[in-house]
Amino acid sequence: MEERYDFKAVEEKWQREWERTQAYRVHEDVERKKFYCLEMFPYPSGNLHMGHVRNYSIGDVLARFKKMQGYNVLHPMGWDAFGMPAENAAIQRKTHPATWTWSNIENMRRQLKRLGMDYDWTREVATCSPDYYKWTQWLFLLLYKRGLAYKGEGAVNWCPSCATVLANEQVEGGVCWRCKTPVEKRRLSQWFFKITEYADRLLEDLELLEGWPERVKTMQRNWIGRSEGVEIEFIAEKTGDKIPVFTTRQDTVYGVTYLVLAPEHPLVEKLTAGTEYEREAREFAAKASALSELDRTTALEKEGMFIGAYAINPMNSQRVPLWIANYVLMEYGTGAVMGVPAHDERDFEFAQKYGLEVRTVIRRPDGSAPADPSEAYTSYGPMVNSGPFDGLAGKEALRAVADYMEEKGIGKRRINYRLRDWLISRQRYWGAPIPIIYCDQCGTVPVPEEDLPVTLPEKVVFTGTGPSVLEGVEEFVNTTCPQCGRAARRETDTMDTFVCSSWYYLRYTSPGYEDGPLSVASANYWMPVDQYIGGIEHAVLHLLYSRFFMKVLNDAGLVKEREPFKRLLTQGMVLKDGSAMSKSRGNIVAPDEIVEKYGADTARLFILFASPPEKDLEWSDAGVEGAHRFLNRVWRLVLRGPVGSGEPDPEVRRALHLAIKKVTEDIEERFNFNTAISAIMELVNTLYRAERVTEEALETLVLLLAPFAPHLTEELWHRMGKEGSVHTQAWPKYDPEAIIADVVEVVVQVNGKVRDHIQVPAGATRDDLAARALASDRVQSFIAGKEIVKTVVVPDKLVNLVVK
RNA sequence: GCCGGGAUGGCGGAACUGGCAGACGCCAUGGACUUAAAAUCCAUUGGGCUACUCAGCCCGUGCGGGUUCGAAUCCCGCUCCCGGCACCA
Repeated sequence: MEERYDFKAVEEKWQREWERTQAYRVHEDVERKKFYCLEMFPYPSGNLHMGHVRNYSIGDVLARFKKMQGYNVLHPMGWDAFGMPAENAAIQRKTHPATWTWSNIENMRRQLKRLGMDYDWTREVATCSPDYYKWTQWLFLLLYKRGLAYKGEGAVNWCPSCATVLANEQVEGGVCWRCKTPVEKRRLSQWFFKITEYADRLLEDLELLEGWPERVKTMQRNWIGRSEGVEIEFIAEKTGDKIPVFTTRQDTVYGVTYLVLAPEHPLVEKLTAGTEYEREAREFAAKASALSELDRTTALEKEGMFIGAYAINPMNSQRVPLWIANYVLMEYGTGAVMGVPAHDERDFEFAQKYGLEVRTVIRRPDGSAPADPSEAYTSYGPMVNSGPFDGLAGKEALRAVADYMEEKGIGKRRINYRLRDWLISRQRYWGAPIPIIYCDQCGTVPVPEEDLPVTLPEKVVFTGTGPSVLEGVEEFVNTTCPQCGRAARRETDTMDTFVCSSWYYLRYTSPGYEDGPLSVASANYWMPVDQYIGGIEHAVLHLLYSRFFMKVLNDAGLVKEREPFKRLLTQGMVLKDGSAMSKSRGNIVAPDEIVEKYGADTARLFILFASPPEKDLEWSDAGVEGAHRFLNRVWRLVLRGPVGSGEPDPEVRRALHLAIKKVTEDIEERFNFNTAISAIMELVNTLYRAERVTEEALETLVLLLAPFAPHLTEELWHRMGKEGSVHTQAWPKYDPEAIIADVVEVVVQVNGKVRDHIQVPAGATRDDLAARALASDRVQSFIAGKEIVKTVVVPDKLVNLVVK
């Protein structure tokens, strides 16, 4: 009686064994080439979902593959454990965020172990553990010391549902990235990280990231939004105030017919003071700033008003009216723009609505320069009506005007970024406390390093209403000033969880290190992450913040690398019936259930086989069955043992070595696990059909499959009587001799249409091939009575006869 | 609106440098084994037409053109879908 593959017993057995032998522990070894394989660590929501399984299966295959190739592979796992849901759970279930989080971690760790991931669990980190957030706080202080952390007041994004502020990156289309609630604007004093100081480097170093998807780099480029231009100083007519205006189109400066200030622009108040416009302007500003971010993105109607004042264009001394309008943002550039309706769509729309003059100063390609155009012409062209600059065009015009302005002291070249500083304060309990103390005498005082961590008080009450929970905890708030010793108050805001996740990949390199956030030697050995794998949703958020942190730490001499992630793989979503799996849709397939029913190897194999990693994957129960069937097929094939005797069949040997080549290249160069698996399937089909199957063939099959199905292959390896773990064996190498075929099939075409297939010795000459093609009866029937005008020969592949 | 990515059988997908379109898997159908079923194994499986002995021809990779001996692949022009950004001056 043939023994069936008992996946349950086998998987449990080997998981126990790997744990017992500490099979996946990694140690630094400068003698060996390292490979750092990392998947984005999860938020411990309580249960793994299929997206996690996909993410971690991809990483696991790579890690195991690289290990077999002889690399010293760091493959760690941990928890992005601070965040809102824990507080919501605390309110709803009357539990403590820590209790909830730690029990979730425990469950998810169990689930990961059950999937057979080869993590070195001794390196596990959880960002909510004081051992970890002590160093998050330490890094905050590092940024503070380096002038990169500051408290500033400004209009900030407020999510009323999360009851906290958000960074710009965390507002998506006007709504909170997490809960989708429309975000409001509030003026608050908050902590920021000066990421803008690194804008140029974050942009430039994207060039170093050859292993990143172009799409992600484009998104980061757009987000940083560098634009080159000139800041021109207009002068307020009556008061003489300077009104700097940023433009990228200084070649249109002679076309300025008005100036627009942001409604909140500080000059508005001054210029309208005591005039008939004062009250209306104030009301207009109040209305504009009350707009939520969502309204801002949808309210397209441009509105504005004249504020009764004029400014002088420094280029031509022209007097232009001053307006305020809702489409000018105080946060970008100088909060004031020049109105050039002839050459800017927004200005044109605005000018049409309010009857402002449209003055053409750039000639169109057709040569026309209509006095009253019907639409804005926004491309480049020769300047007209522009005094000494007439005739200059494009880059040359931009340069000449900028030079002139700088020379005359009218304006200066400037580079503007769309990127804003990173707002990191959160009015939440479950986060890393910002290590700052406010003293009436000494002002803002950083907590001394030796006092870290500033730990979260455990005794807290979650009501679900009111301000930050920490504000109400007297024992936490009340402290003494580290400088003067007098009574002082602690900062009660905690840090954005993205701060915690901006450096975790470094902590893994020396997780128990007590003298700093990282051991410099360890970080320098392991960094950068050679392969990072995660969802595209972090294209800007986490991936930009982490790059920023890496650069700060590089400046501080803590790491020698400038970029944290050398290669990035963004995996697609796991869909069910065409849409993302979600609780509300009720189309969730739980990993635990699949593992229970088919085993971890099946789950992993299916998810890798169903689609290339970057594309979305449609879940299919039938597909899972197929993967399961295949594993059983391998089981039976290998246990059957070698077949026949004598010399190995060269065709089988060829198939074997072709499979090694294909699987190796697909994993290593293309991450096409689906085609790698299909190559293994083809090999299995070949071996089933073959009359002679060698021990070598079966052994190689098991090795090739090992990264994908770690439990099954480990069991087979031992049943074959082999020593040691299959996962510590050397990855098979193909023999280039073995894959050379003696005879190849060559396609014969007549006028590009396939008419015959001929068997010819490999390496036949062009003339020989052409002759053999002509010798074919079938081919003859197609060329009979016609003239051969051309013969195209692709050696070992194809002959094409062109006839007339 | 701008920037990216995509469209290939009933389905997921493959085709790496322009060279046999549809590998591999799923589904389906037929056969073998079995008292029967499951499991397993073998075979067929893009569409159409002519043959049904053995095959042969035509069409076919979102649409319309082009380059080429030859195009899923390159170029030009469109349609639709997905993602990102969106008054950024």
